[in-house]
Amino acid sequence: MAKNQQNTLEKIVSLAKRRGFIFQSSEIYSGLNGCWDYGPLGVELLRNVKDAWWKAMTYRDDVEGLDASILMHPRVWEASGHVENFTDPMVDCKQCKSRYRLDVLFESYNEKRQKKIADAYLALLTAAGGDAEAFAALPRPEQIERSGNALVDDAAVFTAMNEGELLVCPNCGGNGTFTVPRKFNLMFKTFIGPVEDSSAVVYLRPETAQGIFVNFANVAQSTRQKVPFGIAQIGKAFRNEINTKNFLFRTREFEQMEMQFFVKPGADDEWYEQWRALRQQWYTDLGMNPAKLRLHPHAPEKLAHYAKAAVDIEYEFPFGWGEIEGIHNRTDFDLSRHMEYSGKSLEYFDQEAGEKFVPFVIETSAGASRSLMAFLVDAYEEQELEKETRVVLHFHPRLAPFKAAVLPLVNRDGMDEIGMNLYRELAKEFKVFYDDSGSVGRRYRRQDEIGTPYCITVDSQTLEDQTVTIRDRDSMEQERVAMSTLRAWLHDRLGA
RNA sequence: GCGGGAAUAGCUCAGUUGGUAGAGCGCAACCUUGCCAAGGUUGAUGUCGCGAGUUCGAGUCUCGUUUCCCGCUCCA
Repeated sequence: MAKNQQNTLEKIVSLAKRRGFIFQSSEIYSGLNGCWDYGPLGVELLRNVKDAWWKAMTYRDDVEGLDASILMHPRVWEASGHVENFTDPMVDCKQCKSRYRLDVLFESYNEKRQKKIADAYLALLTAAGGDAEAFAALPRPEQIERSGNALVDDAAVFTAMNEGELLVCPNCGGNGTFTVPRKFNLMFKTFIGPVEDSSAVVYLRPETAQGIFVNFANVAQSTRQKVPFGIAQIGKAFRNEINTKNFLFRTREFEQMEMQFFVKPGADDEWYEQWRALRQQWYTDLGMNPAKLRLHPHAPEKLAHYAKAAVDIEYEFPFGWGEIEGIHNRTDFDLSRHMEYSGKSLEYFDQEAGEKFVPFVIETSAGASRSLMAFLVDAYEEQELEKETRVVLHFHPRLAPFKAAVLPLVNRDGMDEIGMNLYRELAKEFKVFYDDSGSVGRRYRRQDEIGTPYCITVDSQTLEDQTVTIRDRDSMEQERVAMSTLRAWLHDRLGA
C-alpha cells in the first residue's frame, strides 16, 4: 500500500470527526495525547447512553443516585489501597528496551530462580551487618506478590541483585541490563488552595466507587433504604496511564457509570450473578450484537486486592476484545477499610434479624466512553449498493443523536412551511433534524450516516390529508402516518 | 516507553531529479428536479502538523518534536 489503507477504526474515527461526534482535544494546538472532545452529535449520543444507564439502574426501588465530588480527602485513597497499590515500579532492559513491571519480572521466575534470589537476598542481609534490623523489616523476595514493592524500593538491594546478574530479561535474556526501578503512580495529583506543599496534596479520583462508599451511611439514613440496596453514580475519573491507546478506549480522563450494591454477607454470590446477567442484557437490549459480547472471568490469582470474584463484559472492537464493564464482588473490603481509617462505623443494623454487619458490595462498573465506542462500532455498517457505498449507523432509536428528520419533498406549495411547523412541534419533545437542501435521496444518506432512525417526508398528499411518509432506516420500509399522531408514534418506538 | 507506518482543504487523496498549491467528494448561494448520492451556474476554505537546519529557493532533503494508526509492553 502506497499510503495508509484505512482500517475500520480509522474510518470510524474519520466519520466521527466529519459528522461531529468526536474531535481530538485541543486540535488547533496539534492535539493532546489520548484526549477527546464530544461534538454536537457525540454529546447527544453520550447523554443517551448515560440516560439509558441511569434509567435502567436507578428507576427501581432498591437503587439510589449520587453525584460525589471528584476531589476527596486524601485519606480516602489510603483506605482504598490506591496510594499503596496504584503504584507500579517499572524497569527497562537497557539492551532490548523492553519495559517490565518489576513484580511481573519476579513472577516470571520459576521456583528454582526464586530460591536463588532469596539466597542472594539473605546473603545481602547478612552482609549488611549493623543494618540487619532495617533490612529484616523488608519483605522476603519470595513474598513478593502483586504489590510487594518495599524490596525494590531499596536501590542498594536492587542494584546488588541486578549487578549480581540475578535479574534476567525474559525478552533478550540480558543479565544485569536493567535500569533502576522507577515508580509510576497512576493517580493525578494536585493541590487544594494556592500553596503547593505536601499538606495540600489531593488526588483526582481514579474511580468513582469511593465516593459511593464514603456516602454509604448518609444515603442509607437519608433514604431509609434497607440492605440489599444500591447506590449509582455517573462521573469522570482520572488515571495517569503510561500509554493511551485505541481512540476512546484507553484515555487518562474517562467517565464511569458505577453502581455499588450493598448486600448481607452470604447473599453476595447470588446478587453477583444476578447483576452480571442484568448488565449483560443491558447492552443487547440497546441493540448490541450478542455475538460481539463475551464474558471474561478473572482467574482467582489475578483478582485485585479488594475482590473475591470479578468478571469483565468484553466487546469485540476492531483492535480485539476489550473490557467495557466489570462486575466485582468487592466483599466488605471497602467499608471495613473506611471504618478503620475514618474511625466511623459503617455497619448496618438489620432490625428484622436483630444483627449488625458490614455489608458486602457487588459492583457494576461500566465505562461511559467505552460503551459509547462499542455502540458506535457496533452500529457502523457499509452497504455496497449498485452505484455507491451507503454508510449506516444502526443506533437503537433511544441512543440515536437525532430521533427523526423532517424532509419536505419539494420546497413549494407550502410544503417547506408545513415541514418546519412539524419540526417545531416534534422538537418540543424530541431531538429532531430539519433539512430541505438537496435531493431527498442525498438527505436520506446524510441521516443514515448519523444513525437517525426515522425520516419523515412532507409531500403533495400531505396537503390533502395531513399525513406524512415515515421511512425506516433499517428496513427501508415506508409507512403513512397522520401528522397529528406523530408524537405518539415516536413515543411508541422510543420506549420508556 | 520500544519498534514500524502516517500527517497536504471539512473528508479521501495526487503533487515528477527541490522551482509560486491540485482533484474528487463535501460545504455555501442561486436555478432546476422531486421518494433513496453524484443536473446547471457561481463561490469559500491551506502558514502542506509544529520547530529548526541545508539551499538562491523546501510540501519535497536532514534533525528534532507533536498527534494518530499497527505491533510489543502496560492496563492496582
